[in-house]
Parts: sequence; structure tokens; C-alpha cells
Amino acid sequence: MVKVRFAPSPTGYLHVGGARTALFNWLYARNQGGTFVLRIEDTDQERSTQESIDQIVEAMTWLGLDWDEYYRQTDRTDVHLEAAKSLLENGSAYEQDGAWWFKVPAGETVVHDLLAGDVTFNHDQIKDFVIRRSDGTFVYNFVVVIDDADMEITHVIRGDDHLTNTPKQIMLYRALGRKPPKFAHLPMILGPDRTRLSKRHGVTSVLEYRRRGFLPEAMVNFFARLGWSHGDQEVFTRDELVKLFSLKRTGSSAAIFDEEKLRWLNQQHMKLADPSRLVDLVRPFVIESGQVTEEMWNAAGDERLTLSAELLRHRCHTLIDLASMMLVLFPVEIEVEDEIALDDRQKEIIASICDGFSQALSFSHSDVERLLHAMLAEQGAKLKDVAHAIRVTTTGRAVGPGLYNILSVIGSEIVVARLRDLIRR
RNA sequence: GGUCCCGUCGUCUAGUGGCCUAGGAUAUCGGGCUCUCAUCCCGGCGACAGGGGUUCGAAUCCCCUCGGGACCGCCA
Repeated sequence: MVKVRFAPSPTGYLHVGGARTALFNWLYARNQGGTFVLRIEDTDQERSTQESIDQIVEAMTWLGLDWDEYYRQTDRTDVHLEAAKSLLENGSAYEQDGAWWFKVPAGETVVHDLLAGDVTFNHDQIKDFVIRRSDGTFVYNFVVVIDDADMEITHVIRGDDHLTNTPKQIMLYRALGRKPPKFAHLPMILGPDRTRLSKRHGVTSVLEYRRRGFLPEAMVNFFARLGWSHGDQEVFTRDELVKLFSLKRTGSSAAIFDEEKLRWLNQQHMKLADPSRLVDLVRPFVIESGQVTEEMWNAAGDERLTLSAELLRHRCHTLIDLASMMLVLFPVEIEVEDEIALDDRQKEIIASICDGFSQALSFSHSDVERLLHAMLAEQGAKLKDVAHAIRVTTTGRAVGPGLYNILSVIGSEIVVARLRDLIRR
């Protein structure tokens, strides 16, 4: 039975490196039908905050990484103390200046890593280390071993910044008479300058990506492909990842976080998403614009919103892009990106189109097409003569979906209002 | 500095001795489609860090060099 854990320290938000580690643990557990534990490593009293815990939980929940068991390390102090005492008693540890130190024995330790292979560490290079601070609290390298052993974690999957800690931990397992778990050290995620990813590389907070309009399934897909692969496939649903995931298919070299590919992947998942879910997801972004009220949103009509989301999602990479495009559906003053000046002839044509539109009983894609062409024929004009002016006036932009489609979802009332406004100017 | 890990197109990767004049994706450039843009389709550019071996044959195995990263804390 597989049991894995993700063990973040609550000293800040969940960053993309941590999320990737969490995901690989979660995928492994779900693929194997095992157990996934979330364990908050809050033994650093100075820097741990409840706010960080809340943020981590929220980010994990957003990504859909659900856990089967939850612990806080500081809740387990009694267990840690018991174990530390036993090390003192059996001579594996000693007290000095109020702190308890683990005595590193002579010899060497081989880490049998599932990803890195066998890595040998000579104990000459490893100094005695503190397991219990003089203030009575315990340090990471110690509690991680006690907890992993106690919770019967079978596989420790974590970033390879922990690889050189591993021999210390294996020594502790031995001194405690416990069997070490299997280890798999994941390559790190680096910034574009190939150094450890940090805040100076821009956005590293998972929840920040939510704010920037990314879909959780796109993030999950992207993180999975940082290190793991399955042939030539790039786009995976969550279920596919669970089904296909394997540590054997995981590489061992560091990867750079490339937002361009994430943006592309986000678009792929927006195209895969159920349109009505997309509407639900984009809603807060539209409201956040400040131009559309809850009432206006509710009055817009689900069908219109769904149709427009389907129409527009091919043209955007994030929910923010989609939200800004959907603004044109509402009776708001739209920002026109380039000024349209009509000659008298064009005014005449558009006025006639407005007349046609305003009498329409229904305004479907084919209604718009029929009406538009009827009016153009009457005026002896071509679509090309006024298409650009109509598009820019009704949507604010020179580019967008097919004209019939976009006019149809905007609706005759708003379309006519915007066009008449143009003629008057 | 010591120890350890890593090194295929700009980026993510496929590749586990012959299927590789190295495949896919992204980005980028060009073409097609379209009222426009996007999607989509077609095509171009673009990599085995370097040097030695081993072998009939090496991106793949070995050694050295170089480059990058991590750890070396009473942080995790």
C-alpha cells in the first residue's frame, strides 16, 4: 500500500515548485490507489503563520489536490520528544549547550533514489547536527523522520534540494531502528536565469495564477509536464494524468518555468472546458472590471453568455482575456481602440442596417446574416464597405469573431444603440 | 571551498548502442482559410556542452574538462 505526503512549511504562500512536488505526490498516490497526506511542517515557530497555512490549503484545494490525512507537526511534539529521548538514551545523541545533537557515526550511507539512482555519501562530510533546539522545539531533519516513520510513509517524493539531507535522515532511521522509506528526488524548477525560482523571477505564487485567469487543470497539466512525459502528448486531463502517471517516466534534470507554454496550455484547456463552467469561472473577472454589475450579469442570459464564451475562447489565453472580450455583451460604454470616421455613404448604409436590425424579432447568427445582406442589397453595398466600422463600433476592436456571430450574441438592442451613436457623431 | 545532482532546438521534452541526415510541443517566421483576428491546416528556422576513449556502429556506455544547480543553519 502506497502512502505519500506533501510537507510544506507554512512560511509563505504555495509557490510553483511546491505545487509541482505536491502534484507528483498526489498523482502517485492516486495512480497507485494509495494515501495522500498533507502535513504542515510548522516547527519553525518564528516564521510559521496561520495565514500561510490557509493559503496553502486554498491553493491545494484550487488545484484539486485533495488529501486523505492532515497533520500539523507541532501537534505531535510529544511523539517527537519520546523519540529524541530514546536517541539520547541509546547513545545516538548527546546534549551540549542545551541543544540535543545527533552524533554522526563513521562510515557511509547510500541513498537508493528512485530517480537519481544510488548516491553514496561519506560521513566525513557530515557534521553532527541539532535535533532539539535549546528552546525545546525540534528541527526539520529530525521531525520529518519521526513523522514519516510514524505515519508509515512508503515513498518520500520531494525536491532534490533535499537529496543531501537524505543521508542524515537515513542515519536517524537506523538509530531509531526504523526502516527508511523509498526516496524519489524530483529535479527543481528554475527561473529563466537558471537559478532557484524565487520572487525576483516574477509570479511564483499558485494563487496568483488563479488571479491572473489560469485554469487549475491547465496548471496541473503544465506542472506534470515539467519533468514527466508520456510520448508526444502535451494536453492531458486530470483523469488522464492519474491514469498515466509514473515515476519511471519522470526525468532528472531541472526545468525552467516557461510561462509562454503555460499560456498556450491554458488556452487548450479553455477550449476543452464545458462552456457553462467557463461562464461561471469568468464571472468574477467580468464583475471585477467594475463596469458590469451583478444585476447586469444576471440579466445577460445564460445562453448568450455561454455562446459568447464558446465563440471567444479561441481568441484568448486566460480568463482575463475572455472577461475583457465579454464586456461588449453588456450595456456599457465600450472602449473603442481606433476612431472610426464614416463618410455620408457609409452612414446611409449603416442607418439602413440599423433599421433592419431594430425590426428583427430574433437575432440569431442566421438572422443577422439574412438581415445584413438584405439591407446591403437594398443599398447596393458590399459587406466589406462597412464590416470594419460595424465591428469596431460594436466591439471596440478591429479583430474578433465572425461578424454575424458576435453581433448575434451582443444582441440587436445594444448593436443598434452603438451604431446609431456612431452615425450621430 | 567541500560534498552531491544535472547537461538534447530559446523553452518543455522523446530518445535506454543501429529504427536518428535526432521526433513532438511551445515560441518565432512564412503560406492557406476568413470581413478581420484567433482557432485550425501546411511549411521554414532551430539542439545531442567540449574533448578523449570502448564498439563494426554512440545522443545513448566509460573517463576528463567546462557549464548550471542544490546542500553544507539551534531554516524547511
